[in-house]
Amino acid sequence: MNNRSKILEVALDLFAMRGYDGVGVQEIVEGAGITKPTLYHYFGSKRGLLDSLLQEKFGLFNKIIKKSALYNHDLPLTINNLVESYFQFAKENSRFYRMKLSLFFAPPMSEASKAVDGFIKEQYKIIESLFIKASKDYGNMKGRHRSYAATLLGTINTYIRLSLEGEVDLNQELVRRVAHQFMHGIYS
Amino acid sequence: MNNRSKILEVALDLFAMRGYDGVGVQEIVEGAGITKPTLYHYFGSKRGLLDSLLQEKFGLFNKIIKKSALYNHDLPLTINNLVESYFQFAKENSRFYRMKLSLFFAPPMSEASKAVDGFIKEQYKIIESLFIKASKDYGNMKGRHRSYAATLLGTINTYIRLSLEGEVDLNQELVRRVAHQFMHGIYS
DNA sequence: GGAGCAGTATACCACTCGGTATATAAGGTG
DNA sequence: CACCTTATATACCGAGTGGTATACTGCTCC
Repeated sequence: MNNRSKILEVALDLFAMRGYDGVGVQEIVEGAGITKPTLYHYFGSKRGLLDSLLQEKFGLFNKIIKKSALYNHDLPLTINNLVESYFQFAKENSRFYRMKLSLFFAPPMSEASKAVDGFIKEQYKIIESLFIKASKDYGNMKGRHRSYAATLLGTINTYIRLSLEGEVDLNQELVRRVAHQFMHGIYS
Repeated sequence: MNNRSKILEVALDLFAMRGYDGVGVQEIVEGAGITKPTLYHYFGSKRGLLDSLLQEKFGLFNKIIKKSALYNHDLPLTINNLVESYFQFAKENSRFYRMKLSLFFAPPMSEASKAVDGFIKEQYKIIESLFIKASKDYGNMKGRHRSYAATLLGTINTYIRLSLEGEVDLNQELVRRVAHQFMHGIYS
């Protein structure tokens, strides 16, 4: 593995476990077996390193989500696919998802929060646009797209967090349950 | 206000907005209009300051939650009361709840996560014990207490976060909806 | 009135922080 | 070969970190 990838790898590990502010540049370069000028050569700054890390991971992630959220005039099925994609991605990228969760809930003025804000908003837009399209078939959704997107994402994150703690297994049955529970929430 | 309270006040503000790791001791004492030895006189260390802050706030918080979670053989009603208490507390202590959320999702090996861990576990136990008691009346809950507690708390936190972003209002109608949605989740 | 103690400030500590000036080595290109 | 670019290391920077040694003040209690 080249040095750039190695740095990203080590940074993800450390940020996920101890947080962006809790990890120093020195520790990252030691973990990667290189020196600081190498890191600054590739990423320019600590923040630049975080940005590159988020760019690479969210690039793939949001592409997957976008594909799953394509509306096919069957909302329950689309929700099911969406939940499944989230669970699948979280299973395959558990360290990244751990970091994503802590960044999502990071204090609003923290450096880390600013870095992740755009990517999170992108995910919101993807899910919102699903509900906007669906509202042509399902009439009773007026003005609630944002809140639907937020609660769906909230529910998904709750279960992914539980799985990171080893409390649940993100299997097909859970996908079905989460999707069903969410759809029921809309109609109640 | 005495200096001790002033320090706690300023620390809560700063930690909630920029995170424990993102705020230096110097900044806290400047905000409180005192000097470092005063802070170290009262709290011994930066971590001691965080511990005292959490102790004071969670002391009150968990007492309220414990009272609301007393089981009266009517689970839907108890859930309703519990959700209402969380919402009420979050409304009256929005800065603290903002900090609580970021600490709850803080990376597992971070200093802040260690500090909050015990208090969060206490909340979990309160809610778990509610479901354990209820399971004598409602048979189909075997072994799921932990997962019920986690998903209820997860749903509550999702809506409180939305309210902190100004997206929803934590009113009685929302309390009812959240409680209903959760109960439906149990029986599905 | 003197002793002791809580509370506070000045001035400092060693260390770590993010970041950089400079040099060197390797590899491709004219 | 000379030259440029990329990639890397040594050694350093000023500023900020959490934390403290010391001294002074004012209050309480014998």
